[in-house]
Amino acid sequence: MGCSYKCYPRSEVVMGSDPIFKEKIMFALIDCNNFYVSCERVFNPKIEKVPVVVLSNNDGCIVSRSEEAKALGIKMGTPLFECRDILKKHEGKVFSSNYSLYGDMSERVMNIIRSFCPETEVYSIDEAFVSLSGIKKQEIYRLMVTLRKTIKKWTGLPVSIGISSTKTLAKVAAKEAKKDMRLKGVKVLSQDRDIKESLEETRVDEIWGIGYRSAAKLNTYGIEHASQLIGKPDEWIRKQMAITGLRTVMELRGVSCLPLEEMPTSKKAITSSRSFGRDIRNLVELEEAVSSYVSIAAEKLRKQESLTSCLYVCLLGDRFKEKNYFSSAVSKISMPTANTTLLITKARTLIGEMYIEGNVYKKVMVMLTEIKPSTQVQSDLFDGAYNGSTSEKLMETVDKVNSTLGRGKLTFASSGTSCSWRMKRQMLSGSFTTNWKQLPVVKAV
DNA sequence: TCTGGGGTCCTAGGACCC
DNA sequence: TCTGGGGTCCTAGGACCC
Repeated sequence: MGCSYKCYPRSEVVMGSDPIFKEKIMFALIDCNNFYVSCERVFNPKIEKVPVVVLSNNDGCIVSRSEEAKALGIKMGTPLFECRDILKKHEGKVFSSNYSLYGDMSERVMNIIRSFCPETEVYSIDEAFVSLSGIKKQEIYRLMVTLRKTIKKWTGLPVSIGISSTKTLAKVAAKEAKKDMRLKGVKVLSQDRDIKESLEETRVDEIWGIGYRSAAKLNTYGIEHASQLIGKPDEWIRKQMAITGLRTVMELRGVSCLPLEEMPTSKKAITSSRSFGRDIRNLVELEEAVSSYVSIAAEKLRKQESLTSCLYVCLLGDRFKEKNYFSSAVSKISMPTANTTLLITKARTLIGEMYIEGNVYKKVMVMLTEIKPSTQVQSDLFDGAYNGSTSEKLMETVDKVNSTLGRGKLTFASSGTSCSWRMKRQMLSGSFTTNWKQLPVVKAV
């Protein structure tokens, strides 16, 4: 027993009447149920109890489903046109993605979680891991039930909470909390007997970190459930699933390998790409699109206080057509930059080189790589200096205006003004929480 | 007709060097 | 005929996540 706890601070072992040092660190995963759909329902009570789906960009695929929609057999990632009929038949409701709404709701949820558990890792827009170290075991369940109730009360969003000794097991627990109505949304997985039972019921493809390829491979060896996988020798797992797979298995065995990452790390690559709302044939529109995607990427780059020295642009045709084309080009930048104007100029040149008249284009992708923190880069004294220069001040101003008055208030002329190529969002709900003009109004009857 | 976007990490293999 | 060996760096591709 003893050896795995030797890393505990001495004070924790000596102090306190409750021998918490005998317990392993516990993690909780707080996971919002059907997040995008739930956000829509908060502001639209009429769509409670009916099938609801939310679409990906360009109104393409289904990315969030209500329980009623799942019950109709609608699968994650299905193109809308394939399930239009069934949705219509059951009077289902369809929404475009409303990221300003979801992003704001997410922030509210995360703030509540932080107020309960300061050691929080925001894992994605709808999930957070927290550390429960220092909290008495018998209090953990009660605290998490209160957290769940508070989130529901303050935001209107339902969440499921899974608790265990590793992140991967917490994921397993959260899945059960979601499935089993008797649990009231919170599942603790700490007794060996409970863990064993859960792993017997968890299929390998449901395990966090094991995708469909590895799952299929494991199936060919007769391994269907997590309980079978954890019994395999380490060397075998290492060989079949590499180091990441072994880590996952260790976590399932209760050995914590994935620490809580509280600080968001800065991105090593920033991508901005979008399919067009319609086919594009002419160069002018492509140039506008690429300019606008560069603006988005560069803004993200400045937000994390970094500079790039490599711009990658990719031009794509219709990937579902037989005659599908793809071209890409790279521009290395000798002096690392975060200057939108400079990046736009380079991107437009690349697009011009790749463009072929007569082709039908569907998508442009912009990627910034070789990213470094701006503090690490020495500015050139004579040429192209970015830090502290006029262009840096211009970028600062643009970012400030856009963050106070709303994204896209101030844009670069090269992005054009018509923007007829912009993605489709035909079923968009209001920006209920981020735009004063769209604030919901409660009328007294 | 209609089919998303944005990331990370790991590994194998080639180039190159001494 | 026999034809070193180890190290590093880079890149492409695979797998996974939400």
